Amino acid sequence: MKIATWNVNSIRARLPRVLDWLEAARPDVALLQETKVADEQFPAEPLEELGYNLATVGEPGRNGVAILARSPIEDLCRALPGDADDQEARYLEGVVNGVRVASVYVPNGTSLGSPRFAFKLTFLDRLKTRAQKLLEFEESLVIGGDYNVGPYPIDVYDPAALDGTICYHPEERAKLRALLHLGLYDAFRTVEPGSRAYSWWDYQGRFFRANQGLRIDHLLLSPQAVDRLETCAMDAAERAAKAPSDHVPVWCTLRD
DNA sequence: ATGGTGGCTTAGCCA
Repeated sequence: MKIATWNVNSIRARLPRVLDWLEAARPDVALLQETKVADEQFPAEPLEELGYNLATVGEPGRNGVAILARSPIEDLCRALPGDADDQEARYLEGVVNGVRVASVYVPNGTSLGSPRFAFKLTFLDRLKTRAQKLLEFEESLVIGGDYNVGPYPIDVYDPAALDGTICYHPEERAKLRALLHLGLYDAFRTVEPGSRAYSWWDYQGRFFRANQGLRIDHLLLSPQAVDRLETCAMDAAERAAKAPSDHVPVWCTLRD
């Protein structure tokens, strides 16, 4: 079973890239973020024609998450619990072929000390509470998404220079590690303990040309899913495509 | 030298 996560930065702007990639990569499940579209505007038809079932949580013009799956998507949870005031479309959970999956778009945080940064830290706390509950089921669980945090020095292009900046601030790194301390496993780091690989590069051209990126898109697995983990990789070639997202797909395969 | 990229809500804002 192949499960991918990809921040597409607008499903409408990225539709040709997404369709090409789905046809080539053929994931069983694709967890998308930043679809940037209301549910009734989501371009469902071309995706359904490729054989995917869809679940979406969107809003006009920003945020937005989706699950695409070849099998039916059951037991949906359409918001991250813990904050009744949070109406942003950043969390969608379902069960596909007995595997519980979630598509998560963690807030970027905008700038240190801002209300948006506080929202990011609180969101990560809420995600920890949700993950703790899901781990109690003792089943295969994959929480994939754009976490907007590089967890360790190896995950960013210049850890000394970036230390304390957005997506690599000690407070947010600690929040992401708190998820790992629950007993979730970072699929990429489990398979590739020493590899330097990035999932995001700033749109400004010099960053990708110099391979100055961050590994901020993650697949976090329960022990039952890690037991089935075969491979995990990034499709970095997507970043070199014409009109790319600033993120690339990250995918893993689980044994049946 | 304060730019530089992209998407959306088409004018700044967010990323």
